[in-house]
Amino acid sequence: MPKKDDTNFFEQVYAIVEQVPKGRVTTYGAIAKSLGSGLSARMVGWAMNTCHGDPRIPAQRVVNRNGQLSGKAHFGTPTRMQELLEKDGVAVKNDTVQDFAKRFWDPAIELAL
DNA sequence: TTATTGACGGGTA
DNA sequence: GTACCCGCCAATA
Repeated sequence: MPKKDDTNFFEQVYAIVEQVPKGRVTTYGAIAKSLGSGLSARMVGWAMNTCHGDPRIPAQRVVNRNGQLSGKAHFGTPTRMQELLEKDGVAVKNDTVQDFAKRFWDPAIELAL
């Protein structure tokens, strides 16, 4: 039998990112922390990097702790990520999410409710 | 096999 | 606010 696996970790990340409500954003660290294993945010970034082929993943809603669109360069165009966020109702300026603290959506809390 | 890189985070100076 | 360092795990060369 083929090893399905697919790094269960990545699926965990995808599951959370898909659950991010529109108009909200989360951070790599928050996702890693919600996985609760002391995973490194880098792995979350790696998971997103492998997300190519899964257009269902709203990666634009995932930013770093700085609220910066760190992964915008991985979209089709360097402005694609900002466009998507603004379309979701998230104000973005200078590749940075405005009111990030208010837009912040913590899976470790929201999913726990 | 080892070394380097990577969509990061947190702490310290 | 800015700069620098360490940690963390996986993939690639």
